Amino acid sequence: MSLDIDSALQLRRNQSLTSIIRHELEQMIERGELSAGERLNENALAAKLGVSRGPIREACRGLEQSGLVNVIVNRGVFIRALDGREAAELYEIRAALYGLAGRLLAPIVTDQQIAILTGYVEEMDAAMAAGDLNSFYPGNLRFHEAIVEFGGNTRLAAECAAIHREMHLLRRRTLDMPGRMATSNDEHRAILERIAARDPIGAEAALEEHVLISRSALFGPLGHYPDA
Amino acid sequence: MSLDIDSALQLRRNQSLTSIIRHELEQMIERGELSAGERLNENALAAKLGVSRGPIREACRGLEQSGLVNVIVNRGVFIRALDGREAAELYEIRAALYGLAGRLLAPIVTDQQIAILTGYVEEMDAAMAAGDLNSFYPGNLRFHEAIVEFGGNTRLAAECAAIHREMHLLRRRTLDMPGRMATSNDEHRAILERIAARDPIGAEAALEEHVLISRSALFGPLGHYPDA
DNA sequence: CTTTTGCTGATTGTCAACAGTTTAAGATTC
DNA sequence: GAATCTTAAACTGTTGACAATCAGCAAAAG
Repeated sequence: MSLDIDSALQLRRNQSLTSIIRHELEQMIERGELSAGERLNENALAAKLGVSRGPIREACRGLEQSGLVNVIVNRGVFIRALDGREAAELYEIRAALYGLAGRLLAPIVTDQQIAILTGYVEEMDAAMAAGDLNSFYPGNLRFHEAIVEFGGNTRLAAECAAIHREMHLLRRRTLDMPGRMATSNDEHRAILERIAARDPIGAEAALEEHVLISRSALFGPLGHYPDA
Repeated sequence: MSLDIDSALQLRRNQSLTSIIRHELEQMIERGELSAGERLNENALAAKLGVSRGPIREACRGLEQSGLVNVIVNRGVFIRALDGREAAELYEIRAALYGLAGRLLAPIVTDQQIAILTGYVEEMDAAMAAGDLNSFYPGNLRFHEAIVEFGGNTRLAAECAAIHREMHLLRRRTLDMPGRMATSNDEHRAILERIAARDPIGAEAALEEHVLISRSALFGPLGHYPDA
């Protein structure tokens, strides 16, 4: 019984209102409840969450630094809108980071980790066969998360997660296109195969290519920036 | 005359106390006036800067998100200390990002940009000949900054700058070792040569190697983590 | 009719005060 | 003398209030 109390206290102990609110706002952005360009009203948010404006302002300063919102002095904080150029830039960085993750993982991957990754790919196969995008997406997410985590560079994992969060500022999602599911999972299989072969260079190349193909699916084959 | 007024207004227009304080704290960390592990006293800082605690707390939440400080609930904000593992992780990421920058720049570099980069290398040569570390360091900084900026990915440039700021949390600096200056500039010359040859792969490799050699100079030839 | 000027309400920036927690020093016990 | 308990000072978390700024609209000037 005291477990609940303890865990609640533990939660309260290293989470201030600020961090709770920041996390809540991050999730609202991830779920698309806050759309790009929208303005956050401090008073309204404070009233809605039952807190004062102080913690909300602090949370917004954190979000600003992680690129999720834009703060304009005396005008407020706005959910950041990624234009085509910024999105393309982010994809380039993401490709390099995932490539690094694959290169790090390949030499040290364990058989158990390979099994886990294989499981994710098979999950995605099943989702694909059922045409179920809603269960494909989380599998896809966990597959990529696992690769960067197994790679052992915890900071890299955090950085990839941050970029992933920022990607939600894009309205169109690559995977929204049903046709992309099949080819995407083919690429996953290729990535997995190179990792299982303990081939750092091959894994790096496969992951970079995978991300850049995603970008192409969004921007067209040239990876060109739609709006300057 | 109105130029001064305009620029002053412009300054005041997009700089709140929070952003000014954050910038000031970043610079204090960069200059080493705040050393790793040290605690920031909100009251003392507020008194010293002549503001209230609100803007200071907001600035600290920004610094927290960019990894420069560590916030512990009810205990305060502490200048973050990079242990060996975290530093090594950061070097790995940095190597990948600079490699990307070089790969991006090589195909599009202009003759004028090559001239600028050459100028930096020659500046560093002069500083080296004079044994003047204090003028070698800024040249080194500008050389790397220029490469990521000329590469055209502004977000990548911002990310590299953020990582560079975070590196100042390390006490020992690679370039502190005088013997490293000469070899370091040899590497710069190799990087420049590959960029001038419009060779993306070569430039990427040269930049990655340069960063990883810096890491070795810090951690020993194996790039191994001194403290777990 | 268009442009400018002057309000009004809403919203943000900043501050000072209060409540709860941590820290550290002093008192007490063994 | 060492360890533990007590207590007060210091500090952080949070709040509500005040000042400054901005957006929108109506009235006046051209």
